[in-house]
Amino acid sequence: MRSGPKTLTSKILVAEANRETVINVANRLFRERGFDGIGLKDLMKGAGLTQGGFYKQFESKDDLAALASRRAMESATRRWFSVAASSPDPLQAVINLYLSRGHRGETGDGCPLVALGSDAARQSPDVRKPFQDGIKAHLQVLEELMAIKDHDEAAHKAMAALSLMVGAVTLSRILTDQKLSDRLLEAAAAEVKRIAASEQDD
Amino acid sequence: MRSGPKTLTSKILVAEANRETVINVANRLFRERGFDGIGLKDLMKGAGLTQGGFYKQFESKDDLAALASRRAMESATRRWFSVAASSPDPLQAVINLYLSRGHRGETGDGCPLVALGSDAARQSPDVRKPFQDGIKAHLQVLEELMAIKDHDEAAHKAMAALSLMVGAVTLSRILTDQKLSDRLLEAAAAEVKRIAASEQDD
DNA sequence: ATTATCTATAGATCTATAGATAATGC
DNA sequence: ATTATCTATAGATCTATAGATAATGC
Repeated sequence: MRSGPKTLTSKILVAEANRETVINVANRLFRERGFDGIGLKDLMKGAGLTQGGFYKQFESKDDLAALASRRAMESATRRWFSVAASSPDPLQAVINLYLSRGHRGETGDGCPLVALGSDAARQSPDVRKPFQDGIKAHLQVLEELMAIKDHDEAAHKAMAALSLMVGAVTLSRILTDQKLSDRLLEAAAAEVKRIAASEQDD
Repeated sequence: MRSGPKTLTSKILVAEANRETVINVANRLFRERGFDGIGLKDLMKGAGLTQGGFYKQFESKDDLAALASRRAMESATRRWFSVAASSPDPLQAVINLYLSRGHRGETGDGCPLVALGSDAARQSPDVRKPFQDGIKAHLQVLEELMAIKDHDEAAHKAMAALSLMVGAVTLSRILTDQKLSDRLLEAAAAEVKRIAASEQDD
């Protein structure tokens, strides 16, 4: 579907690579510092560029926020898929990945819903959309892991499990009392397993 | 413990009232727009003052953020206490308050953990402390509402319940798909009740 | 000739400070 | 005389734009 002339490839390839780099840098820095916590100058510097070129690549900071959020959510979904697919106990594998001290410390590379959840709720629809799509994708992964036949019931369980997981890591990052933070992650892990295992409801 | 001379009372009272107003305005505006989303000029204007007086009242913006966060968390805890105390079904009352469409829409007056959770994780220890204290207070309220004798077990259940509740409202605010957002709140409410009612564990 | 990226800058806003003003209490 | 609050400003940073530069392809 590339409709441009073949003659400009090399230049275009560099430009595309730069654009990718900027999105990837933003992907990390937005999670580390929040959408309002990092300026375009530092974002571009992180990609080895100057701020002047930004608006030839992106419409606005909001545009970049939406692109970076989409990439972050898609990468997070892929990670869930891959750890679940490569383990004999997929739910335990996702729990080990997500409700871990490692994930708690990975602010720049961890789940965007944790790193930017309350920020995301204040953003424009364009930025919230990729988060919503990512939430739906995460729910689908979790739904598969619920030990429940009924589809509606499994969907409900998945929503509760995702809320619990996102909330637990968010709270664990706020707490400076590390023992409490650890116990909270453990309690959440145990409860996610109970939710997934539970049969009866209503 | 007021050690100052009685003679300056009226002036001091006005100053104290202004200080309170600024903290209350900040309390609301930080939740609505995030710590980085509102400047001191607009904060002071919201209290009917000019920005110049700010530093005679507060050490820094961070100082105000800590004070406003403490006030917000304490107010949220009090609300839980009071709805629980005044209802024959305290857990249901807290759930009705928290996992509701009303709370989802109340960004400026709702739970600070939802409005500022991911922001809080990036703040200084001085700002995170009031959040931590508030989390502990919320956990104590929930612990009382768990249908479990064993203290450790009730504490675990409370941590899972709080994580689930905070996560659910956070996700529900991100979602633009209102039907999904509603179902998520309902699923969370049902699961909190199951967590509180569950007997066996481990 | 085209175009990605650069330097430079506009204009607004940010946190923080300095010193003027005005209101109260002696 | 004291002091809360004001106006004014410093100096840094923010998003966004304009026009120069340099590298590639014709």
